Amino acid sequence: MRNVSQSTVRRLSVYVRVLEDLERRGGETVSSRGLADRAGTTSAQVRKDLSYFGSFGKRGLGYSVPELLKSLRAILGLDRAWGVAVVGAGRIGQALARYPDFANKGFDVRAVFDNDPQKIGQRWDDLEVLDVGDLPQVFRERQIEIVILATGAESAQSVANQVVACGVRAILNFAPVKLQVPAGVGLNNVNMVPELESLSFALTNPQATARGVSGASQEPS
Amino acid sequence: MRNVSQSTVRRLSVYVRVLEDLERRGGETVSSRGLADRAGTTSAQVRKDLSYFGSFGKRGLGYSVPELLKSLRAILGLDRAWGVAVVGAGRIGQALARYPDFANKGFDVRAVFDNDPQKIGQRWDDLEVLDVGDLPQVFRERQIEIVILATGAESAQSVANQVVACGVRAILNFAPVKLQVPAGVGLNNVNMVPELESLSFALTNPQATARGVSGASQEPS
DNA sequence: TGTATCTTGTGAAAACTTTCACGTGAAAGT
DNA sequence: ACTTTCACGTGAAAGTTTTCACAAGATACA
Repeated sequence: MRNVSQSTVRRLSVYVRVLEDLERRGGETVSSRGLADRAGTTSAQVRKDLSYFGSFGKRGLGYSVPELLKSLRAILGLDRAWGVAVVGAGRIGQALARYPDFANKGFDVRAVFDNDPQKIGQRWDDLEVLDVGDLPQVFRERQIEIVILATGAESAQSVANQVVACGVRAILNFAPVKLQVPAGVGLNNVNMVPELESLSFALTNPQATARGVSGASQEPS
Repeated sequence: MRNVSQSTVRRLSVYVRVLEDLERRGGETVSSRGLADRAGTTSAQVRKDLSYFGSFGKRGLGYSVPELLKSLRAILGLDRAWGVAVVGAGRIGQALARYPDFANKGFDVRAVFDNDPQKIGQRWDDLEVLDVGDLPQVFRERQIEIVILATGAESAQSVANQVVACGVRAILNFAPVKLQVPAGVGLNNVNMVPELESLSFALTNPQATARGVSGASQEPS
């Protein structure tokens, strides 16, 4: 299972979403084409993506929705719960900590931290904002495996160092800085300003933009 | 200037950030290497990216920081202000509407909408939450060109249709759905669950993950 | 059993992106 | 003026991802 690209992994995520939807509707089987149309890609892409991990379909028939769903969940590690902590209790941190979809998908936000005495002690739903100084202890106690970093740009790198020192090997970074992390630590960045800037580019240069942008499935019938 | 890839555009964004930083520090010139190191890419990549848009450097010397900054801002359309509206006044909508970096970068959030009577009328800083029914009128009055969509999954597509009908040609979508928009409308998606899922994949399959993830510049000295 | 139809899984081709490597122009110092 | 050094811009090469196209397995039905 070597060499799976980020884009493939991201698409697997989408397939899971689509399959969940199909299952809810009572769908038994689905073809690569059916999956592709709903996921906004092509049937060949679906089959290629799946082929990195094995053979899941039946020729002539397609894929069993519940079986494929189970396999993909196992591949993505979604057949278990993950301990998540949010560091930074500003508006973004708060929105993320209380984002209902995370819990639904098995990402349990078990702690929120800040260094602002004004914020420490605030209660949100059943979460309390904790002092970032208590981070190592709380991480151990609550088995934190993934950190969502929502601090300002200034503190992001130092918080990252701290959480890596605590043994965390996956960071989702919302702070607008390029973090340096040791090899073996997974890092994903969500940058909102570049997203807007890429839209600004598209608006400014319509001729350079006819690609990748829109969301419709391009497969011919 | 045909055929500029999304990745190139995203990197231009980063270069702008780096150049702003250099300018603040009083840097006069910078080499492709200097830019690359700070942006987390390679010097060849920097030069190739810039070459799609023209020649900005002096051989043997590098790039003039203020000049390159000016050129890149013009290319990305950052030499002007954009009218932005946020639709969806939940926690995420609120965090985005009040995100200070947007205003700093020329993305003026001029309106926030919701359909919940409880929320309509709330004041945040100098923004008031407006009724989504007033959207067409307000869009015209306040010259909205970019929409940040932060509604639930259910309403996202119908809001998208509405804002497109109002003439908006750029949407930044935070709702967890694949939106369908007509060709010519720019659409960028920010999906937080897939980001976490890709980290979950990395934690679950360490052997398939040694790529793309970490942030250090790889250029040899 | 045979035929027709369906759709997977996968090598090969095409398309796209990144990296390499070098010709070239510009500056600086002797 | 000449030489040396520097670093850009850019074709060509290498690497990666997506698309194509088809052999082959599975089902259905006569």
